[in-house]
Amino acid sequence: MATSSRPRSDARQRILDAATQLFADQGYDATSVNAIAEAVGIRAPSLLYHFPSKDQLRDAVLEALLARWKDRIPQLLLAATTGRSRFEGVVGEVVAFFDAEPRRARLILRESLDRPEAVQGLIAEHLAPWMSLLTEYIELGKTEGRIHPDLDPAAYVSEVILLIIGHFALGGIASAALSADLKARRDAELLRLCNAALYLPRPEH
Amino acid sequence: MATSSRPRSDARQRILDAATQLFADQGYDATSVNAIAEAVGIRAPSLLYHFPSKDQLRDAVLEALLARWKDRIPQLLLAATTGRSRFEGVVGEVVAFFDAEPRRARLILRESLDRPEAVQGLIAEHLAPWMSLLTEYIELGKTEGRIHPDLDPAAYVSEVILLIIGHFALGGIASAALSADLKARRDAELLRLCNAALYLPRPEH
DNA sequence: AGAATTACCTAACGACCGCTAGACAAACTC
DNA sequence: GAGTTTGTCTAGCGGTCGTTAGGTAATTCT
Repeated sequence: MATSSRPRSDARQRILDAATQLFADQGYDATSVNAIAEAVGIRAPSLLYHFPSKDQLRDAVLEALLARWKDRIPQLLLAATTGRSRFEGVVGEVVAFFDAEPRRARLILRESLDRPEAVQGLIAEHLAPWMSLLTEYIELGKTEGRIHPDLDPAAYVSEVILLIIGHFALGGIASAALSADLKARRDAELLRLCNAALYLPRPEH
Repeated sequence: MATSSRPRSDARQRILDAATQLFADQGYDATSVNAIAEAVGIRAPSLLYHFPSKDQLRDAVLEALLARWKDRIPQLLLAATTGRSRFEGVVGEVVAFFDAEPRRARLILRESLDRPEAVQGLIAEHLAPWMSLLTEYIELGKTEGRIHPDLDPAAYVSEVILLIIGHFALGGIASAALSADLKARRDAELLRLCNAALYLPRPEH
């Protein structure tokens, strides 16, 4: 039969994917283990063979989502040469990450509301290191006069991340208020806003 | 004994208050009717005497939260004389609204994730009118050269609202990344960011 | 004073929840 | 080829959920 013959448990990954989708769309409490199992094509007890409990599945989903950045960002920071391209590279990558799959933004938002401590812990583990790299670069830019002198780097970074996540998580709602070209206009304004609040106007060029 | 003797159903309001708190803190699905009733000091079936179902209680909670703005904002726009104070008055009021009770921001965020259509509808009903007033003022400021020429007013307003809600809903998480003075620094940076992205640098003064 | 209304109660129903126990088949190991 | 491991299944347990039915005081209306 079409049962266990996959390359060493791809079931686990399929469960993670389905759970990510459902948790993001409906929330943890509104999603039953049964619903996730059904999406994968198995029964609920079979799912619980791969993950000992619904709560630990939740942990695994969140962990898997944030773990991507642990490697990606440092790699991105090293690749960029100039400070400006360094910062814009990271912002672009973050934007692309959520733009490609807005459910990621919704999941993070939901988890941040449901269990702030857990999210906080994972942020400290995965994201804090390169966030301080970013603030250091911003601090440097301030001394060079390229950046608004009264800007608070750490606070700015956290606000921008918050804005990006909200932008993609709730894009549908905000777009409804606009008349046309909804998404493109909002995307452009997001980037413009972040840049205008960061850099001083170019002297000329 | 101390049963029905209140000034014509203050129970309804107490239920709304308790539900607002619990929905904001734990989410709709994680909050049982029983828990809300307990917070009010009655039994679950008694609660359902005032609201025909848990779902309609949810509607009432969201409606009550957004309805405040229907009257408040126009009044605010009329009170302010200059364009700049008009805009800053509204932003200040929105900030104060969520700062006074961050649960409001969390509730709106949760509802926006759970049922975007419902939120969208209420925004269209309660907020859209004065949001277009704001964009008109911004458009005017652009022709006068006070505002970034490449700014998209409607998109800017929606991004700023998103940012403010996220700021207060998830303030605790973001603050943990900062070292000290957490809240004050983030609050200041929020306002600076919004202003710097809106107004062109003052010519001098 | 009697009737109607309001606001609460207890009891309980059916549905669903997360999870466990235990059986069974396919696949690997030796 | 026997034994072990892996991954699935069915059956079911204890608990909670939202909601209904029906009863009962206190208040208000006539």
